[in-house]
Amino acid sequence: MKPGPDKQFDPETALAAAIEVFRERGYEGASLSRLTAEMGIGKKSLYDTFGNKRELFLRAIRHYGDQAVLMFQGKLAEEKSPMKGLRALFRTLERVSSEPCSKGCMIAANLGDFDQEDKDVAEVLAKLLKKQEDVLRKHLERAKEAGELDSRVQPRAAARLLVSLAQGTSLIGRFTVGSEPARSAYSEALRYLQKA
Amino acid sequence: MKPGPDKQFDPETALAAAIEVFRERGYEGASLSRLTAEMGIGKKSLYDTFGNKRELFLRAIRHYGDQAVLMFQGKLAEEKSPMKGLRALFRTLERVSSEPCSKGCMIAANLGDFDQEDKDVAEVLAKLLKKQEDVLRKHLERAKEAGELDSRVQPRAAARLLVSLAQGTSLIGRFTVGSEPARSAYSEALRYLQKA
DNA sequence: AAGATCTTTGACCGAACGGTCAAACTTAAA
DNA sequence: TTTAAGTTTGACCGTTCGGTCAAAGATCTT
Repeated sequence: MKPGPDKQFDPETALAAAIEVFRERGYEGASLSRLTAEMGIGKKSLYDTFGNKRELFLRAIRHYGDQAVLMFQGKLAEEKSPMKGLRALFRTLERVSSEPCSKGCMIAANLGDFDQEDKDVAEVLAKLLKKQEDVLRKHLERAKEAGELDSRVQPRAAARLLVSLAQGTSLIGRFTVGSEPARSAYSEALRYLQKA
Repeated sequence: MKPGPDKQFDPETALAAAIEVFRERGYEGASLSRLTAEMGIGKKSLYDTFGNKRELFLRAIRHYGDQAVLMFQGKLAEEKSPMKGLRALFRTLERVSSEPCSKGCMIAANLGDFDQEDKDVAEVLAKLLKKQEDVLRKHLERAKEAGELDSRVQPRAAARLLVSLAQGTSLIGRFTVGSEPARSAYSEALRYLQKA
């Protein structure tokens, strides 16, 4: 019914490699030759499997974004106390933003290469950022109900602030040496959210 | 002593046009043909005046960054009260991040296209971000002395948070429609800084 | 008007880009 | 073992990239 050999590579693994390239160099800086080299496949395989560079990017960022949201939820729920969950998430974000020679978040690294005119990409990016915002907002609402949050904090606004903060630290981390800048920004954020 | 015609274009004007292109498309997306078209000059003029694409970019981002720091200082000092100055700055940042089809901050738009390995660019970007941080930190210290700041706020950490926030909102603004997201993030930031 | 000096134009360069395709290869069914 | 379906390889496509240069044009001095 279906003769012929199987693929010699694992599409998931190849996609993961592509994500790394897009994260490090951004969409425009990720050339096909670099992509194929890092993914360990030929051009034809790439085009047969993923369509073209743009579609590969869309698959990559969707995959990465979904993973990121899952990571958010996982870290936030890691501990019983909502504020401890937030601390856990911040610690992770801090690490992503300041690992030695870290390239940070793949979303952040690619925001500068697109705009609204690129409807497909714009829609995906907007949806991913919105999802992160929603996850954070809901968590902050829970924290508020649990009485752990400073009562003046507005969950929706704070969630938006945090999403922007995460994108910002991730990009700035590319050019700072130590982990201090990211750490202090997140510790200040945590302090401000906490009940007095 | 020096015969021959003067330049037919104003280098400052041309540089301003280049800044717009880099801001909209990022370094990799800003092709020479687009640059020369927007700057209204030929390739030879560009290379005679600015060296090459990379040097043009360095001039552009230095110019833009210095302007940005001056704008920070101007807005912050616009009003007597430190907190009102901060509100004025936030209003401007909010506008930059959310004007219809705004391309946001030129620094933000280009962070994803570089990393530490690009020593020249990395140094310039790091210095510019540091300057913004310092301006904000000093202002927050003044606000604290004036008794307008929540006493728990740590000026250095808060300044770092704000710089990251500004970069983040500027990039996210490329993909959000209204001005609400940026507005609420900044209003939350302002509220958190204010004395209870 | 002539000549010197500068600028601009536009053709041109090799390299790299994203993308295609025929041919060789690998496998499974018959 | 043949054959049909699928995969991989690598050469190749036209375009655009960043960058150069000779020739033409413009302006000032003499």
